[in-house]
Amino acid sequence: MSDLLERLRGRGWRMTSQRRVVAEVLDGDHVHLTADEVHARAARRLPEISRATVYNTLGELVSLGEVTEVSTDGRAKRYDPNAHHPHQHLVCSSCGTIRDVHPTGDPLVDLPAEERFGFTVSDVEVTYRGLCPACA
Amino acid sequence: MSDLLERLRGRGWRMTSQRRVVAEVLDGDHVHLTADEVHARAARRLPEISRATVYNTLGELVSLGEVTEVSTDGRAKRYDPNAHHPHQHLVCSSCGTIRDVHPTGDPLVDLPAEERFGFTVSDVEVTYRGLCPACA
DNA sequence: TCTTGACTTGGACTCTGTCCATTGTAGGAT
DNA sequence: ATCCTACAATGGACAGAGTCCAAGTCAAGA
Ligand SMILES: [Mn+2]
Ligand SMILES: [Mn+2]
Ligand SMILES: [Zn+2]
Ligand SMILES: [Zn+2]
Repeated sequence: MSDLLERLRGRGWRMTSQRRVVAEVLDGDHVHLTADEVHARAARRLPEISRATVYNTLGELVSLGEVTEVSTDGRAKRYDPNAHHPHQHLVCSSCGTIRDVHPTGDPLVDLPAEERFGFTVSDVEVTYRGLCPACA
Repeated sequence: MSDLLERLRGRGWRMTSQRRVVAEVLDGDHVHLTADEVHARAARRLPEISRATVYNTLGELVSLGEVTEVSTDGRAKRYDPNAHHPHQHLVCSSCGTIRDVHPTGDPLVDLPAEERFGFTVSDVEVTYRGLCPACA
């Protein structure tokens, strides 16, 4: 994730302690934190960081394509730093755990032309649901 | 949709004017209304119906499997009366229009065992995104 | 070091949804 | 036809997630 900070500097971002700590929190595999979770972890390192700044920074990271928004339930959006490795999600219906998964094939080709209603289809999201080992 | 009312009566539902009008609003193809949209349309026929009743009724219809909840954006959930015909969704990224689509194949088989992390996978949702003809 | 526009802050506000005490009524019993 | 009551409807308070804004702060170039 350290090269994320490099890329952001290269894009003309003013580097602040708030942005740095948000970027640091968003590091690792299978990381899908809500904005409030990001805020809580960021606040452990930088106690006075505001919710507004966390929302602003996450929104900017999404616009830059560095982070992906994931809405697997109807609740808070989650922020996924694994944006440069296309993948799908497997969600436990009981505890909410989210894992990154890589299905075979391209789901786009499963949508025939006569089912496209003239749309220009550019993306597809797949969410698998089930029970994780701990909940089963 | 009229047999929906029959099925509900058969399940012991007390038939009220509020439930009737909510069921009537949820009729047709490619219908994906938010709770507030359902409330607005129901209120055209039954002006004093409350938001709480609409939420209660929609929740009951979902529990009974008569209606499906769809969250295509991070905003309000949408309620889909087409619950007895499994399908996926094609969403316009610009105007939010939603169409029902029927991809070929079973997306479940595209998730290999070694990508299941021991989960018991029971369901899969696919959301295609793109631009509708009007927005393109 | 100075300057300035970009960034941060906290709080008010909106939107979506839930909860609950009170009031109303569908539909079976008489 | 009327009564009874358990189930349903109501509206308002409340909660969670997110946006907006005016005022204050500061990163970084001159
Ligand atoms: Mn992910
Ligand atoms: Mn649908
Ligand atoms: Zn689980
Ligand atoms: Zn459109």
